Amino acid sequence: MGGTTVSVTSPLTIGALSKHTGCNIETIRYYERIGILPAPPRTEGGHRLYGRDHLKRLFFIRRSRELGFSLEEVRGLLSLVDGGDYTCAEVRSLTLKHAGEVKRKITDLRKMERVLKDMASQCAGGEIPECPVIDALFGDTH
Amino acid sequence: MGGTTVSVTSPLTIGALSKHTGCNIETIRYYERIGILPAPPRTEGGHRLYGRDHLKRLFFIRRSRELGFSLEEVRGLLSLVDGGDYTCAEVRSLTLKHAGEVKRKITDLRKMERVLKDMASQCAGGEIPECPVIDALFGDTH
DNA sequence: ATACAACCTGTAGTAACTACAGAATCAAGG
DNA sequence: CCTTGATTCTGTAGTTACTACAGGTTGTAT
Repeated sequence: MGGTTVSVTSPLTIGALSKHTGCNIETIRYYERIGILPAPPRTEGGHRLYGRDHLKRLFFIRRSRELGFSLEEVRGLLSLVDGGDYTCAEVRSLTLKHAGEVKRKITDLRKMERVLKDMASQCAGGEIPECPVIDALFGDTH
Repeated sequence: MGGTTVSVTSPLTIGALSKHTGCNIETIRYYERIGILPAPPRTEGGHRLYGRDHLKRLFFIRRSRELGFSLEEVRGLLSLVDGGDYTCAEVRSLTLKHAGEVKRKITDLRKMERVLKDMASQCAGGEIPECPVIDALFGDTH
C-alpha cells in the first residue's frame, strides 16, 4: 500500500503512474484536461510518458484532496509553489490562511482519533460501547 | 465564525440551523433526503423545526466532510454511534480502521502545516521563497 | 390586513470524479 | 515479421455531493 518501489526510474506510463499514486487513470487524464497536472510528452503513437515531477505533483494533489481541500484550493497552493506572479505579501497571507485551516483540521482530527480509540478500547473488553460520541466530538459547546 | 451563541434554545428553523452550522439550507434538505440527517418535526404549515440532536449531528457531518470523509464513511461512523446492529468485533475493527486513516491524515496535515509556516516566515523577510515545496511534502521518498 | 422575509417542493446545474465504448498502440512470444 | 493480448487513446455518459433557481406557501411584524 503506497511507496513500494524505492526509487522510480522515469519515464512512467499512465498505468504505472496510477499504481504509484493510487490515483485512477481516468482521474489523471481529467486532471490534465482541467490543467492542474501538466500534459506530459508522448510516444510516437500518442501514449503519455510521465516523469518524477509529475509523480510528485500528483502525490501532492491526491493527498490534498484526501485532506478535504477543493481542487481550486489545491490549484492555489500549487501556483504558490510554481512561483505564480504573487507579491511577497500575497504569498504570506495565502500561506497563513491555509496554515490556519490546516491547524483547525488537525484539531478536529485529534478529537476524532481520541474518540475512535476510546470506542475501540471499550469494545475490546467485550462490551458494545454506549457512546455519546457526537456530544464529545462536536457538540455545540465545542 | 462558528460557536457564536453560547447555548442554543430549541427549536431551530432551517435558516437558524444553517447559520449555526455553516451548512447551507439546500444541503440540509439534501441530507434529509438521502437519510443521513433525520427528518425533523414540522410546524402546522410544514416548516421544519430542529432540536439540539440535529444540530450536533449536522456539526459532525460537516466536520467529517471537511476532513475528507465521504458521505458513506460518515454514514458508517454515525451508524456506529447510533448503535446499529453491529457485533463488538465489527465495531472494534471499524473504529480502528477509521482511527488509522485519521492518524495518516494528521501526519500529512502536519507536514503541510510545517511547510506553509516555513514559507510564510521566509516570506516575512521580504523575499519570495524559492520553494521545492512539493519535494519536501510528498516526494516519492515519503 | 398587508407586506416581506423565510420556507416549501420540485428540477436543473456544478464540481470532481468514474465508467464505459470502440479504436489504436505497445511488448512479448512464436 | 506477425499475431495476440494487455494498455492506452479519445469521447461521452453516469455518479456523488452538493448548489442554485423557479414559482408558490407560510410566518411575522407593522
